[in-house]
Amino acid sequence: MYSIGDLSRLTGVKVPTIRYYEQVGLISAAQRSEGNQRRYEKNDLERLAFIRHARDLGFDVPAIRDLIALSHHPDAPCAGADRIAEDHLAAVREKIAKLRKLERELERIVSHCSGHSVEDCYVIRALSEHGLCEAEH
Amino acid sequence: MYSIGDLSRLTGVKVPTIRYYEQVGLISAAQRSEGNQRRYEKNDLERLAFIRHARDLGFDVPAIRDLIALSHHPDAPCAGADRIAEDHLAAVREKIAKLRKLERELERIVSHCSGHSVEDCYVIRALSEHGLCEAEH
DNA sequence: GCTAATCCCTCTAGCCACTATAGGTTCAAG
DNA sequence: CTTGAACCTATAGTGGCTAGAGGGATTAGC
Repeated sequence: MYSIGDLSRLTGVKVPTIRYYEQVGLISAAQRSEGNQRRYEKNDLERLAFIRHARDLGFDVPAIRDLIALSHHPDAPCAGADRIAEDHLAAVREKIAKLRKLERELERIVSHCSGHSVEDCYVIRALSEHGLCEAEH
Repeated sequence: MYSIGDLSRLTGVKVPTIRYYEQVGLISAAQRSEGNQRRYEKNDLERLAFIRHARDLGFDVPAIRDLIALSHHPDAPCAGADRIAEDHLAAVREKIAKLRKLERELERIVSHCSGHSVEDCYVIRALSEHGLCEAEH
């Protein structure tokens, strides 16, 4: 039997976050001690570690809910889980692409600034005059 | 004199967003018509375009406030604006680095999945057993 | 001058995944 | 038995908007 604090230390998930996961239904309501404190068992620990892991990989709460549901049906085809992971991967790649565009534009702006007064600062000018931009955004 | 809708069309910033910018102090409270509707002039238009542009580049509201303040002192040294842009560029690069790690890990998980039943699905297994991970996360 | 359509106003609540705070209760060690 | 840490619930806040309700203003056409 673990207290919520034990679970927190063992998984690296903060105590309020564990309660939050219970609230949004990622973990089921824990058993309680006589004094109404949460008491967990090993399978709760595993489930929380699973969630933590999925969150670290950037899956959102609905996706994790789906992954948990799938993991409870070991005989079901794997395509569902695969699909979720692939969709997420695609989203991550899109974010990277957008950030890279931003990076290039910012590099250009910063590198053009010759470092005198604000009057001819390229950073400020680039923001004021859209014509100085390389790409659409 | 522009109405808030005119300003919205001209800058591509949605009407509620313009009001939000006023609320958080990015633009000063506009003049009002007799019937209490906002009326803008050309310099308001320029300022909003500046803000839009900075948002597109991912600057957050406090950074934009600082950039606007700087842009009002044309004789001040440019270092402040430069600094803001460089800090932001660094933050963007960090985000990219994190997302790339994620991308690699997800690629590895997805590609290992041979596509049978959930029981031996690599996606689910990778989430359950941290030992299957390549990197720390 | 009237009417209808469109625009505009304020205020409040919702999004996501937490995090923080307040005010109170329980537990475990000494 | 006392103390202090850990626990409980409930509510509000984070950022940068967005959506909706319930009204008032403006404007184009007749």
